[in-house]
Amino acid sequence: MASRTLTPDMIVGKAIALADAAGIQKLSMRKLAAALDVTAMSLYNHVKNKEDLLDLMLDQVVAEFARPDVDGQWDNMIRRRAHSMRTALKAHPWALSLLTSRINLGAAMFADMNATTGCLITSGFTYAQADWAKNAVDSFTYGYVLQEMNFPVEPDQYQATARQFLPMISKADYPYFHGAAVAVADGAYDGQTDFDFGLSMVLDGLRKWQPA
Amino acid sequence: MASRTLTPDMIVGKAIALADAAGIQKLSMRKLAAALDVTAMSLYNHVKNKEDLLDLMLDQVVAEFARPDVDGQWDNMIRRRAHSMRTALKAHPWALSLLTSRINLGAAMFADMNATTGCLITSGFTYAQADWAKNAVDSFTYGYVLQEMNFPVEPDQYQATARQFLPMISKADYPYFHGAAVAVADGAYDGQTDFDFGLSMVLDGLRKWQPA
DNA sequence: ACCTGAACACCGTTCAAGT
DNA sequence: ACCTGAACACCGTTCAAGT
Repeated sequence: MASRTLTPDMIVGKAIALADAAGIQKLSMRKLAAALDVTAMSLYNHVKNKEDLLDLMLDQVVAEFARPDVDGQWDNMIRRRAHSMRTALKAHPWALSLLTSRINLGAAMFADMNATTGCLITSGFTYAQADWAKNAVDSFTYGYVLQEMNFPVEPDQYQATARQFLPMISKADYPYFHGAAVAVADGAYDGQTDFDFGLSMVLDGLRKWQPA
Repeated sequence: MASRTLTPDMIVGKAIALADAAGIQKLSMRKLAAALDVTAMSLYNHVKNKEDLLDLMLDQVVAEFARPDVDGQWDNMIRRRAHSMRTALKAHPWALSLLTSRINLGAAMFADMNATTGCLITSGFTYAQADWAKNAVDSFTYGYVLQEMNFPVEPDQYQATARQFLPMISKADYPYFHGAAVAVADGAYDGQTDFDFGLSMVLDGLRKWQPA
């Protein structure tokens, strides 16, 4: 009954839309097919299996990472890439756990790896240093987003959440945890600023190795 | 037919053992029950549902984190905790993605949060600074382990993996990615050393804020 | 109080059959 | 070449029934 023929792009695009809207757990081959006005089995003509589909979805997210210019100022390039990674990973909350659990061999991942490494190499880092530098920045970025996503998206909701959980934290048993929750409830914590501060710290550390 | 009565601890313990051995995807209520010589439904007398079970499993992993002494030297304590986190998360490879996707309210998480915050507070950090410092260290640690787990566990297998993937990376299209893979294949990268280097970088950054 | 069998509403994937 | 219906081997969870 499909008026147009299915393509992998259509399938991956719809899968991303569904996962963004309802979460990756709600994404089944059957529901995805139904959303495309097709039966589950016809998907297998365009995609090897669900694992393959997840790989394609993930690479689409990696394509949203801002690719460093190989000849650009390395710290600006790495900072711009890190901020765009945070944006992309928050726009597709399911993507980070895919990154956890599979080795991505997609075209976007290859291009990102090449551009990021290249930018560091042309700035005077050795391959070992570039490998380690990318690892440190990615570690911080992934881990920051990982934690950030356990809390409400909007900063103004951070406070409300802290206030909500406050009664569950015994002041007698956990005085410092309680104090921390009070601090968050009072608005001492601003997610946006902190990401760039932590990132700057890592970049400062890397700069010690950069020869020129 | 169960000779001993089931307890939540038995269920959680067996669930962790199964997940460690075969991966979290293979863990079903039915298989877990079978491993305990019981039917799936009897588990629900001791555990609310699978979500509840996952929460209990996760808190057990958090219990393996080395709790800072509130009166200890903050940087040594944070470093010791970070290394133990890495060890625990690698011992239970399924745990990190649970940490991604749920707010943990278990007893171990409360104790860890209280001890870590307390250690920083008694060292002169403000609540806001302590919150941010814990966030930065956790971000780096989670993210580092996240990436590390996509590769073979033993450092000597890093090289073999790089050699294996090398033919798939076009030298013409991705010169820097290719070069990086060659560097790894040549053994320029040592995971163990790098974790502590990156961690030291974050701790150095935090030290600027520490008053005394 | 705890365990169970049967049932319900789902999964991913195969296969032979259609066009 | 692409789509499909039926089937297979699974899921998590409810419920009424047993002890």
